[in-house]
Amino acid sequence: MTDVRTRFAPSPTGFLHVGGLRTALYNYLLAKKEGGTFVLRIEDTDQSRKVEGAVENLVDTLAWSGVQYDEGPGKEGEYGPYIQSQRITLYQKYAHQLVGENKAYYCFCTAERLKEVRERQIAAKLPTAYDRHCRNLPKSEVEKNLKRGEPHVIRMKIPLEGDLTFNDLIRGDVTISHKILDDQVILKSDGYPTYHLAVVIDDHFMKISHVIRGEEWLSSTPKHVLLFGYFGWDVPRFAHLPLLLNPDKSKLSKRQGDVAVEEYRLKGYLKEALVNFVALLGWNPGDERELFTLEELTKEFSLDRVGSSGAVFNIEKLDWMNFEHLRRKPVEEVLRMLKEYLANSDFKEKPFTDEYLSSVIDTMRERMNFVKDIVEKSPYFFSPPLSYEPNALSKRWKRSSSEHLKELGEAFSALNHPSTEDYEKALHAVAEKLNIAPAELIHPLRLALSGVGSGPGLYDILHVLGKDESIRRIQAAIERIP
RNA sequence: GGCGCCAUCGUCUAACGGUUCAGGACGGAGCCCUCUCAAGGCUCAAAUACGGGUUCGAUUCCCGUUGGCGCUACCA
Repeated sequence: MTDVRTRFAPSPTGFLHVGGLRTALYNYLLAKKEGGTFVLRIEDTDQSRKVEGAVENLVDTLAWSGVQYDEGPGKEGEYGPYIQSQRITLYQKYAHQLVGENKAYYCFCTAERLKEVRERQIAAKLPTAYDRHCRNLPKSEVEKNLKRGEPHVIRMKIPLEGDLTFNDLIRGDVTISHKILDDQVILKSDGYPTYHLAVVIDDHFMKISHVIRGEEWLSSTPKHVLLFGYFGWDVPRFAHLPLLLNPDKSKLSKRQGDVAVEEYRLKGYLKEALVNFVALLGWNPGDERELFTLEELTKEFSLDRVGSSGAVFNIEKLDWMNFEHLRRKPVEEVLRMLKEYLANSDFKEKPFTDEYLSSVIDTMRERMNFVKDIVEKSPYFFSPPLSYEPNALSKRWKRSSSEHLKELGEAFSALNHPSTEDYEKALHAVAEKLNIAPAELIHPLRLALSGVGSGPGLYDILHVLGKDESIRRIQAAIERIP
């Protein structure tokens, strides 16, 4: 078998779509699994849709995700350039070659005429397609129009009879009748190719072995197969991926939530979680494992375990995966992310030691879905409470609490470098002395320390905060709470 | 409208004709643990779209219906 070469070929619309990430991932996974090459190619043949900085953004976001390409913009290989707008003459040459071989033809129809034809077809309830007006134009007329500089496109000739079958690795054989195929424009009047021409030429010259792309391309694949045949080139293998859907099952769109990978990145999702999540949208390992690293995916991936029906992008499961990946991260890495978050927060002026922050991370491990939760769910680790949650106060703070806490504070003062166990022992001793249940101390103390009624274990909070700070907060609470 | 693709719990999915009263996960409900909140453990509710075939036997194969989606541009 020849070398596996796959490609991700997005058009630079300004951001990387999560569906695009999955397509890129599957291409990457197959290439890596087979020891092949993964290519990034930019399909920017539509001049009207140019977006400034879109390529850089795409490359950046892809790099963030960890789905690294071997050849592409900035990583020139043997088969570049990898940006289609830099390959225009290639496409033009082959489009004209096809005209010379009578497999394509010049078309001088105006946009107005095309529109008219279409409207007439719609009115007559006929399928809309080009009426092939220019397909058999006399040579003399073509020459005359060309000489006059009439605007024109090049259309491919579709056989008038018969049908075409191609194999899709995910869907099996797909057959379509030539009759319903349009004489597709392959070279536009501005000299740029359409997708259909460019994709065939590039996949051929870049020696792509597997075309893995979204299902929206399934219908136009017969045209591509025809073109490969016209050029006398081998047809690559195709695998058309099921679409990613909105909760209402329509094609995943911006209207119903975030579709840009960048948005998820900004919201604090881990690349590990996002990659793991999209990998499982349409693929599964065949057993009950769900949590994978990119390396593990590379080992396990196989196209024949890719399903064929669309998958709803379910944020709740993504959140769970983020939690799972986050809790598996080494403290040092979470620490790095936490510091980055703090640097942009209200606490940026406060000097926290790595040791302190690491202990906060340890106590918050099971309680955070995102790194930002460490701060948002437990701000009391970063500054003393300024107020006390009213509900918890009325439920947990008794008339005698001030007196009890005073006693506790004194007991804590006597402690020397206390461990979590030391705090626990001291608290139980005080409870016994006062002849009350430990809970009578625990809840008010939690309020005094954190200002809220829920959070990590009390002794952990004490230990993280340290003796001095804990005592300060106890005193502050006694003064402030009646 | 035409053509194509798809169809298992709310969602992601497993079951490659028969160890299946259809398994797992997310989410939901409940219980346990417990100083609270989580985490964890246990339990529960929840699906083969419908109708025909083929077969000793269909979630699985075939046909039809229905539904969803995609394509139907000088956009990709």
